[in-house]
Amino acid sequence: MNGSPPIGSAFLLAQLGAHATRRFAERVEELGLSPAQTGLLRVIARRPGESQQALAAELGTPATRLVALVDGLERRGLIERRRNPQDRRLYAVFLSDQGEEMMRTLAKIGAAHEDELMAALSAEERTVLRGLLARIAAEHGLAPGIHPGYRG
Amino acid sequence: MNGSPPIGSAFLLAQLGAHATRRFAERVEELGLSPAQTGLLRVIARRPGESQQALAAELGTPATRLVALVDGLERRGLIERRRNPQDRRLYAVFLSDQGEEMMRTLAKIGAAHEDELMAALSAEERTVLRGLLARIAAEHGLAPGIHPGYRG
DNA sequence: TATTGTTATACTCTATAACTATA
DNA sequence: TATAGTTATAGAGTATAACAATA
Repeated sequence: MNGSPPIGSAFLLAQLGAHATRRFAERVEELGLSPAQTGLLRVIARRPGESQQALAAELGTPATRLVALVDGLERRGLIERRRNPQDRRLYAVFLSDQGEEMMRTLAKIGAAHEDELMAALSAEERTVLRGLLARIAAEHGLAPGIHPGYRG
Repeated sequence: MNGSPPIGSAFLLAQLGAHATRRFAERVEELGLSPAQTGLLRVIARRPGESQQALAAELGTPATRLVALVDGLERRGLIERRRNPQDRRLYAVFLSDQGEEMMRTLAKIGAAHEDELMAALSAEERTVLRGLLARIAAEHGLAPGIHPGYRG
């Protein structure tokens, strides 16, 4: 007999989520990127030319934190800040050619990451799991592709 | 047509894991506890009387961090340090009566947390999900009940 | 006067290393 | 000399608030 209570899905999600995050961080660190930077890169790729305020609002993060993230990506040559001539307070943020190339690399890394994490499951089981997780995420109002870690 | 790549299970796990962790932290904060403290409490309940070194090893955390966690639990009156008479360098750590009571409260909170998180799924679907997650966790060598967040 | 972006400051968390007491 | 536990210190990451430029 085992006196411990059964481990629930909530704990398993927290445990596996932390594990997945850590492994992903290790992978992108080899590219000199943090997970937060890769998430921002994805948002910029999806909606090029947005202001930093708009990006901060979309990620749900304070503007001050976004500045640091954009600084890092700009130093790496992955994005460009362009002044908006109509309203010179705003920057419009775009991916550079290097940034586009990095997005392709990140897609490959993401696929490898997914494969490694799901190694225990068959193709059918992976489909079932993805469906269940997506429904839970939707029910809790989690925006697709936006990690809650940006929120303070 | 949607040009974005489909969101994989790895990202969903990271996203939902962070969400689950945040919600749990909010719940236990009302008891004056951090998630890390509740995890330590569980380990102490399962194996009473261990030394702090043994506890640190089991959680995979530096001894220096464990001291702070134990200090907090002792200040709250939830655990007791007792000197080992045979080797007076060691402490043996036990739950107090208040600590036992807190474990019962935490069990209730955990059940409510699980219910809230899994609200979108039927009982059968929850069983399927838990089975898939447990297999993934086992395949990656994650110890049952030990959150990777203790590891630096 | 309001808004965009930035910088300055403080706070929290964690790890590394130095210290004490026992063995 | 080695080990259990503790304290001191420093570093990373983040948020709050003050600031400069533009509207």
